[in-house]
Formats: sequence, structure tokens, C-alpha cells
Amino acid sequence: MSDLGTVAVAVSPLDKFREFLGTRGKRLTKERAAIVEEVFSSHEHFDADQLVSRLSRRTDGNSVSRSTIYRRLTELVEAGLLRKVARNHDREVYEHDYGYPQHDHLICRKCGKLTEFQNDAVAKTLEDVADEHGFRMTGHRLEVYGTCAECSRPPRSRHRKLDMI
Amino acid sequence: MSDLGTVAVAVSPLDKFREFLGTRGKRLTKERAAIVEEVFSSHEHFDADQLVSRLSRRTDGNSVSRSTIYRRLTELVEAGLLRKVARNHDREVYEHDYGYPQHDHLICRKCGKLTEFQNDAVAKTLEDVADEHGFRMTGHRLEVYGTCAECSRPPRSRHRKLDMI
DNA sequence: ATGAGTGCAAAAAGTTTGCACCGCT
DNA sequence: AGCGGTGCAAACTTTTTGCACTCAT
Repeated sequence: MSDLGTVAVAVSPLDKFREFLGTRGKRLTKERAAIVEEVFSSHEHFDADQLVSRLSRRTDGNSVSRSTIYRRLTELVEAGLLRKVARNHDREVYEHDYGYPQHDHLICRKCGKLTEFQNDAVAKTLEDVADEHGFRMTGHRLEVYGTCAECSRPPRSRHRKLDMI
Repeated sequence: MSDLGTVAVAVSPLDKFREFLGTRGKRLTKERAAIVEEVFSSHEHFDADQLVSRLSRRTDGNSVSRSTIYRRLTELVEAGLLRKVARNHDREVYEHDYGYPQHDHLICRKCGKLTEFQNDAVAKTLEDVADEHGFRMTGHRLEVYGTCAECSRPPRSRHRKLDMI
């Protein structure tokens, strides 16, 4: 995941989560805390399975069950901390939605790599389109498909099978 | 689905499919024919399950099994006749890719309505972005989320519950 | 004839849910 | 104490696959 930089935020993800939980009569359990901490310890995209692994790898014994992970992931999206970005290998992929700038993705069809990019022209155009349709836009999802630079580079020392198709 | 008009095509979807099958040593079975006919009889978006229903509803007895539907849907995407657009209710949604102009979607979060729109500026911008990254773009998927005109209209004679949130 | 294609049932895979026990507040 | 939360296992959903039979070429 390319780093577009971090937006300065007034409160930490955990604080924002606390606030969210408070308004709903929910509790800040050690599982919720561990998940938020782990999730925001890196800007990588991830799916439910990877998060379970990352947590179970921790030495502090704060691993969390798969079902709880699913329940909390849904909750973090509601809370505005995470966002679903795409599907990869039939799994939902998440990324930070809080404290991270709006951006879109280039998705390589060959290696699956996600590259972020930011372009104001896109957002501006979308607002115009939405206006024309009396549509109140709250967000968007833009995925550009194709082949990334690495995968486009012709293979040097490899069999030529693919070239014959 | 709003109608953006149909692009004049040299050959019918079925013909294009025939051509595709020919180059791969595949056969035009009555199942394949029935699927293409049904799929291109309307511009609606649809998912695998809906297609199964539509076919089993036909009086000509040309219903097709669920597994064959999945196999053919994948094939029609390869053939360039269909395109996956989004997921709705956890199902892949398809739309025509052949004989229909490139476009994107406004998706209403309240009623789920898909509205198509066409905007050249978007495509142009994406090409620039792709170039900057040495990315070879083959396509994109752009979904704009929000509230459609109808759902934005304040309810006239309805309870006011929602207004209090 | 012959190998691609179909339907059926079983299998996968990710995600959700019922339930008994646990632990915040 | 009381109620929200957790883990486990079972359930669910959509999609894929193995296999024997069928049929287009």
C-alpha cells in the first residue's frame, strides 16, 4: 500500500471508537481494544483472516476469535474507522477510513497488488454528476483495473509459453 | 436501469458468442443459446439466481441448472459479452458489456437503485493517472454512493421518527 | 463416435448465528 | 447484579466441482 500520508486528527482511532461505543451503550472490552490497536498499527489493507492471524501472533495473548473479528469489523465500519475497499480472493478487504485521506485504487489483475492514488479531478467530476441527477453523494468507490508496471515488464529468463497464446 | 441508448453493433450478441466459442472448440448448446437470448432480452442488471429464475419461468422448457448458469456466466464475461458490476445482497451482479456504452453507477444506499451515467472526463482522468504509475489500464469500476433524488425528498405523510435521530 | 456439456449432489469457503459462559460497568 | 460480549460449533449462502450421462459436431 503506497503511503499517501496521514491526516492530522484531533482524536486517536481508539478515542473515536470509545466515543462511538459510548453513544450506543456498548463496552470497550479488551478484544475491541486489541483489534483497534492492531488494525491501526499499520496502513496495510487486510481481510478478516489476516487480522485473526496478526492478533493470534501477538505475544500478549490478546488473540480474538474469528466470529468476534467479523462482528467488530462490521462495527468498525459503522463507526467510520474502517471502510471496505474491494474483494480479493473472495474475501472482503478493509482499510483505514479514519485519519487517512480519501483515495482510490489501481488493481493489478496479474499480481493483485493495490496501489493507491489521489486525484481531485475525479472527486470534482463526481460532484457535478451527482448534482445533475439530484443525487446526494456521500462517497464513492473507484477501482482501476489493469496490469501494474512490474507485471507489464516482459519476463527476462522465463519460458515463453504464454507468448504463443 | 436508465437507458443510455444502445450502441450499433455489427453482429448480434449470439453471433459474437458463436465466434468466441468457435475459436475455442466449444459448442453452441441449447443451454448456451437460451442463456444468451434471455440475458440480452433486457438491459436489466441481474445475478445468477435471478437468471435461473427467469429461465425456469420460460414456457419453452429451456430452463438451465444453477451450475451451468455459473459456468456460462463466467464464460460470457470472458467472451466480453457481460461484465460484473457490483455485489448486491452478497451476490455478483452482471450487466451487458457488449452493445452497450461504457458507463458508471450512482447507487442509492436507501433503496438500492442503480442509476447509470456517462462521463468522459472520468475516463480521461483515469488514463492520466494510470500513465503516471506505469499502469496499463484495461477497465475500471466506479460506484458513487449516496441518496437518490426520490429518497432525498422529505416524506410528506409519514411518521417523523427518522427526523429525530 | 467422441469428447465437450449438463444436471445433480456434495464440497468449498467466507461469513453469520445460537447458546452457554464470562466480565464490564 | 445485569446485560453486553466472547468463543465455539453449527448453520447459511453463494459458488465450485466430481461424476455419470447426454448430445452437438
